[in-house]
Amino acid sequence: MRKSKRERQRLLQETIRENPFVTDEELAEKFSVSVQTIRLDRLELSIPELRERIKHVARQSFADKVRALPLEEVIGDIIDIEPDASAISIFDVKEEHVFRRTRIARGHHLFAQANSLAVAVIHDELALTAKATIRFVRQVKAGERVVAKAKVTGKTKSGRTVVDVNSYVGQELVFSGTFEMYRSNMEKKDGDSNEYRD
Amino acid sequence: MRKSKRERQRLLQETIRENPFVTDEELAEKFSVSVQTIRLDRLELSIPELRERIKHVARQSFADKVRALPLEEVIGDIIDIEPDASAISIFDVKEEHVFRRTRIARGHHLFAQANSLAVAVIHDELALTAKATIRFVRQVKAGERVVAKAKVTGKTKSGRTVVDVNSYVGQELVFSGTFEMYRSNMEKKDGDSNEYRD
DNA sequence: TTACTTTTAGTACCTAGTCATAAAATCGGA
DNA sequence: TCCGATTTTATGACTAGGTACTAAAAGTAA
Repeated sequence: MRKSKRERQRLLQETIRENPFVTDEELAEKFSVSVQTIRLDRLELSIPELRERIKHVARQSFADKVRALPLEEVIGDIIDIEPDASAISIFDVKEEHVFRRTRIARGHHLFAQANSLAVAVIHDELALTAKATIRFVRQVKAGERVVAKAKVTGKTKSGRTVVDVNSYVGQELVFSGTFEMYRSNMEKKDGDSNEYRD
Repeated sequence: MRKSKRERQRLLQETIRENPFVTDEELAEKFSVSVQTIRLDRLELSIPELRERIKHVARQSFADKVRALPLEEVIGDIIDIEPDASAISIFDVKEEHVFRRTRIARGHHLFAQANSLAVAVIHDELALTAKATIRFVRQVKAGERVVAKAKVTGKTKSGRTVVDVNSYVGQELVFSGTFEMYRSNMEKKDGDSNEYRD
């Protein structure tokens, strides 16, 4: 059955959002209307043509790619970094990061921000978290901006680097953690458990 | 001065690699040759036309984005649960969960699996992680299946529930953590057959 | 000059559209 | 059921950024 205009336009938006590479012709076939109708729909919904959509997606990703490679894998945006000393990142808590019912941020996102910052601050080819002690000091809600501050504080006797990370919303401490990081270029060679290299 | 054919084609490749959004016309102007010459060059160098280049960039980034979205939600599948006692979940480590270079799983995914299992095992309206001590025992690689086992081990004097989570690949322990969970209804033991907190 | 490479020009055709106009089909209400 | 409005479809002219092909002009080396 052919849907109503409203319903078709709703589905059209959804379809294009899911697959921006779809042509008007394909959409026309999908909704059993003429190509002209699809074009009228796009006009009414202010959806740009295929090529413009593709260009937009490409431009975005190209801009992203220009960002430094190691920083790309960090959760949150690094705004300051002094290798092997300190680093700061910000992470905006959005709806997708919180429990639906309570709107409180899920712990692993705060952990991910802190952990990836601890990885980033270490100026080495390979950095992995060996151990961590973390404390969720207060709940973070959607809409809040979390500023994580990492500081390299020392080394364990086994040669691991210790990084302290404190995360704040405004002046308020919301998360704190101590990370023991394993790194590849340790001056002291220790018979650590099975490390994996490729 | 107009460069030799060889030199022009070398620069052409470089230019397009740096900016795939450049048209033949712009290139012709840049190298002071005709558009036809540029097209001949692309033909000889097997460089696709502008639209194909853009499409390629867009397709790549789109695939990445589709993979990145569920990354935020996937924290393992619960395969067994005994409320307020124990729970088991599995998590398949895929390419999107690992560091590209080393193919070692990023710590926050293992944490997320364990943490969300600790949340799930607590049979209450609200469960939040207050504190956690975790240990990454051995590195997990892409393709491996991580089985997390949570066990409620007791309570702190402040009334928090303590959950121990151990994660395995096969028989081998890869992650272990102790989670101190805050919960809303601490004394109440209602038979509320609630939904899973996502 | 001849022979060859390189460059330029021009044509027809393509896709996936744009914009504008007009006709046909469908729908809701009295 | 007819009327007017909305919605859909058709048509034509035009666009960018090409492909594919043919042909001629310009440059170069012997």
